[in-house]
Amino acid sequence: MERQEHVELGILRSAGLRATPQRLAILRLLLGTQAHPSPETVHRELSSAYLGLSLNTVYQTLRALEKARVLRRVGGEQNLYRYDANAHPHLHLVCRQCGRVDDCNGEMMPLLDDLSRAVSARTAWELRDQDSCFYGYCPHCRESRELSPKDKEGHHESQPGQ
Amino acid sequence: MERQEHVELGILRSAGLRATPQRLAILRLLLGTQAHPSPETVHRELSSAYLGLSLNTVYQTLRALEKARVLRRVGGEQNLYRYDANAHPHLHLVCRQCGRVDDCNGEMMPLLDDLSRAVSARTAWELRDQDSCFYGYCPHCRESRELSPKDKEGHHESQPGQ
DNA sequence: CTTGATACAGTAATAATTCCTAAGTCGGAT
DNA sequence: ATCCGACTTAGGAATTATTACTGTATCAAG
Repeated sequence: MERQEHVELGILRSAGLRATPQRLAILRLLLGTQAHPSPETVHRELSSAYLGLSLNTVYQTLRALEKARVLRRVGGEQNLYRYDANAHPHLHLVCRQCGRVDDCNGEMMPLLDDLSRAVSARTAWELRDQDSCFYGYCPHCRESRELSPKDKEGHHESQPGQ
Repeated sequence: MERQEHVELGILRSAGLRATPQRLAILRLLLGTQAHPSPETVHRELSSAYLGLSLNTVYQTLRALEKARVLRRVGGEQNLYRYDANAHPHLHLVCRQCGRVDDCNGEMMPLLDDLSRAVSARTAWELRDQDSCFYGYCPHCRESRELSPKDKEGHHESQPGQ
């Protein structure tokens, strides 16, 4: 775990950022989760361990890490930021009902690369990054919807949990 | 132009929505632009023609049309809604500098379909929609950046000046 | 034309994010 | 090991985008 610490520290250092306990903790949380937490969630999760961690600090840190290309912002439910420490490009599956965001990697990546290359080749844009989201219903919500098809669309509920 | 009116009217009718002047105007604006206006922009553009058009009405109308699947919400700059009347799935190119959002259609679509099918086949998710965004710099901003490379992101030299 | 339902405008409220500033902390130089 | 300057943090206030509420106006079916 000493060794583990060094991972985050090295990331911060090579990003030209100071290594503070808050930043190490935030970075470790992001590196260690498959979920895509919002700033609010990060704050909630860490404020027990780091009493008095300011939500503002979370925002600033996430922004700094995003600018340093350590984290990426994902366009989940659109008026809530979601963060992702997975550096290489990948797809996101966003559940319309519970707000869950899954990564989708592996066999799909070559297809995504093809797409990216095709766009680069055919437009005058300088591409830097991507965020491909597929919206729908996660396995769990899908099932619950099939049992009680009360409403077909237009649900705006947000996440009950991560 | 009479004929044109009927297009929007028919869309509203078949969506089960009342045809009001405000809605017709909003819908016409969206159908007639390649840009991806925000609610604020829609309001600004129309409030000269429709004195007193309420921003609130714009929001309500856009939401209603989105629910009826006439419009789609695009994850542009992430804390601002952007709307798009292009019904079939397509890519979006989002400029990091000026916020411009372009559609990218045509030859790329088969690749996008492949991707979508691959995801459907390999996950238990029920996909409904997608919003694939590629972030970068539009031709114009790209040029201005090459002339004055004030900030070079992507290198660990970032001056945390803010 | 009447009438019931729905949309509108305006105001207030909410939620997420950013700004501001004093106090605190990091880390290179002494 | 200590100090100092620069960067960070915390906390609250301010800002921005969006939604809720409410009385009035308007639509469209009969």
